[in-house]
Amino acid sequence: MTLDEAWRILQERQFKRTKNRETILEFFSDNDRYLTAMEVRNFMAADNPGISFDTIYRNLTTFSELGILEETELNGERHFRMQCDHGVHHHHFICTACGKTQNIAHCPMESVSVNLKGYEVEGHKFEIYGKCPVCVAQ
Amino acid sequence: MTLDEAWRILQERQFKRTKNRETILEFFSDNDRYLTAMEVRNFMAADNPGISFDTIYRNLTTFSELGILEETELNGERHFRMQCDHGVHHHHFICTACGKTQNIAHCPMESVSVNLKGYEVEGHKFEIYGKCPVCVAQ
DNA sequence: GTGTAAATAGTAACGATTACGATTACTAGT
DNA sequence: ACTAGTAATCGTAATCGTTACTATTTACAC
Repeated sequence: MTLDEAWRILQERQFKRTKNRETILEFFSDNDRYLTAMEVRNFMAADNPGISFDTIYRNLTTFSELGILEETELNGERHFRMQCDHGVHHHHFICTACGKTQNIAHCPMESVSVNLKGYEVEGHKFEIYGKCPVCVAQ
Repeated sequence: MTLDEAWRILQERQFKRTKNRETILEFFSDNDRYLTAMEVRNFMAADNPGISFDTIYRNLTTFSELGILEETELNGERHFRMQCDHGVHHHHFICTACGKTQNIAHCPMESVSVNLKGYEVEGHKFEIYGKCPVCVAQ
């Protein structure tokens, strides 16, 4: 997901172009990994010390709902990253040290033929956790 | 995991047999599904209104570390259930309505040969969410 | 029974997230 | 460019789940 694509989506849905949204999207665009609301806040506080958590969470949630960001939960904390692969279904290896991800093409749902008759599947989660090569070396 | 097995593990590690622990383990033994700390509290409050969250979380964490309970995180909330399959590696379908689970024998890690060279894998999570047959019918 | 360490109650603190009323800023229409 | 109307924001407080603390009680070995 590029900045231009993100803004196009926002414009289509009549969201306004604000300084805060520009800052947030730039931050995600420049950091290709999972980030927390606190990391976003710290970045934004540089030129806007009074930034409100309300603003941050509201926008992160909006972006996530629009498919601009993708979201996961690590250690009870929401993490966000720029949507990758243009929405094509995929899974992630996630580095527990730096938040960087590596795409996993294989989706286990294809292999789950098992006894789920009568069950109504709503979603699934497959994530691998560990250290990326850069963090292993440190 | 039966109550007897749980108590054997606790005794081996010199944990004391207290009324609170008995109540907690009975509750999990009688409810074959994922439960929250709040559900445990509500159950215990029946005959012990002054039960402390400290006590509940401390014991749930202990039981989880000893492999008596297994644990997952749903919607930012810790959920616990009695260890099933005697610790053999498996995954779960989890009913988002009642917390009941269905074992999934297939582990996707076996199929992930892909580009994870140089990566240090620490763990993984594979869960399927939806409604179980009982909850579908309602 | 008694001593000792573990376990608990009661309550306060904590971090992440959400909610709120008052104010400000964006944008469409003139 | 000006203005109106609505969206977005600020500042702050409330909420939720969880953890931490100290004084007291309890389980269990002797």
